[in-house]
Amino acid sequence: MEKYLNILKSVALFKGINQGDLQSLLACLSAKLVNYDKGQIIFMSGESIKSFGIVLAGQVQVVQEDYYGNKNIIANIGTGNLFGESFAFANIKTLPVSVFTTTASVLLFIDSHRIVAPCSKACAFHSRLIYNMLNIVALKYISLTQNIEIITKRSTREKLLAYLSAEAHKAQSTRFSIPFNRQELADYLAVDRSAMSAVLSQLRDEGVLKFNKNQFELC
Amino acid sequence: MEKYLNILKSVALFKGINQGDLQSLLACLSAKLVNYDKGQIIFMSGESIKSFGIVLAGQVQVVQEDYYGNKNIIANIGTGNLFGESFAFANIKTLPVSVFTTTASVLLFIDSHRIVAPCSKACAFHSRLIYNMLNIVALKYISLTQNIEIITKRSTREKLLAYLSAEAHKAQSTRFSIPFNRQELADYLAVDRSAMSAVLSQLRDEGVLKFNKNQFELC
DNA sequence: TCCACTTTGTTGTAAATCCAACAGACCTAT
DNA sequence: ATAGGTCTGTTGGATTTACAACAAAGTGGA
Repeated sequence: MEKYLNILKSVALFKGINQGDLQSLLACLSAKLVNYDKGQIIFMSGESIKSFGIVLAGQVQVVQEDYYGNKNIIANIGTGNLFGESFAFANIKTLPVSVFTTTASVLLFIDSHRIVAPCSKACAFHSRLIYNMLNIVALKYISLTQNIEIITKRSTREKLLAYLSAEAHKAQSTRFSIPFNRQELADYLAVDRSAMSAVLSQLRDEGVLKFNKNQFELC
Repeated sequence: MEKYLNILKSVALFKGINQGDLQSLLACLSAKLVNYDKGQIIFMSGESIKSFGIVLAGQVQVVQEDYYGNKNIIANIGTGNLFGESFAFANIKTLPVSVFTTTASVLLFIDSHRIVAPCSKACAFHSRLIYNMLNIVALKYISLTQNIEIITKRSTREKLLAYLSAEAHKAQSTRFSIPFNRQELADYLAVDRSAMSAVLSQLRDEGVLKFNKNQFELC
């Protein structure tokens, strides 16, 4: 656990908590560290979920999948970020999404009721943890509305431009890399991969953008 | 305020709070009751937001609108439900959506920092309020993922069937009414209204469903 | 290195969507 | 009752997308 302290102290859930208290707090929360290989399933849609995770290393994806394998990527979770917390705190019976690793990852799991239920040692932290969690879930909600803003564009071209502009804005540069390969990007934008590839090439030919693998540049 | 007590006691935010304490709690939170006509703007995208609302009567819509008037309906909020809370608790500078009434409405506004900040009278309630709020925002997040599940269907036909099935499920009946007119439904599904109308007629001709105005029946 | 596998781009065709324009039905207010 | 406005369904043509099939490039393991 010690080697991840630097990441842990930057996790939004622990904002406002003294760094020195972190170790004992984590012990008190019964936080569990687990290593995963690439492509492993963490949560499976349909199961019930009582804990959430924090990515200490690697990357995980939250995806929706319907009866006939139509996949949609809800979120891409990188180092220092949480996943599953909205589902855990909504007290729902069956998970509507699946979560899996896209790279080898180190994940920290915490039972959601440990956050809520006061305990002998960490009581002082609980109200702060719950407030932080509220903040995190609210931000995730907003992030989803921004997903929707992109997905609801009427054409593949507009979707691509909206997404790439948002990524450029995030990276604060016209050059940036995206966390998706082509198929994943198509799933994210809810379009056909080959059709999207054609539109990408068209945009390249028009001089609007350049790309190489997952490196993009808006011109 | 008294005439809305029946609704207030069913509001998820006040779950677990003694009905008799509700009046004083609301006073303590400086809750403000406001009447609105149909079609009035409550929150405008771009402004900063510090309070959230509760619908005591009527209905409001949360919409996204881009540069060229392409509208997308994020959520439809009916009696007893909250709006704006995710944006208020995310502490963001500018609101990415607008909120307006679709019918004459009675709304209750509460400052978000009043929920968080303890006060002399209602202290005992705050931790419960924050926990309830976390639960509400988490549920809204899930509701958005279900929106996305519908929106990301590849064809208008699939979107309609997914949406109408979900509504039928909610109503626990094959007959149900929807809170949208045709243009709003098209905005919600992110498709062209006239094209959607054509698909609806096609489904009717195939005997899959019947409809009259906003009354639908799945066959 | 070589082979199998994955990823990406390309192309052609069929199908679906957008868009604009319009007509009839339906309000609503005078 | 009527006139103006809104809502809904219909249609046709231009555009876009999905789908399938394939080739080229890249990747990883034996």
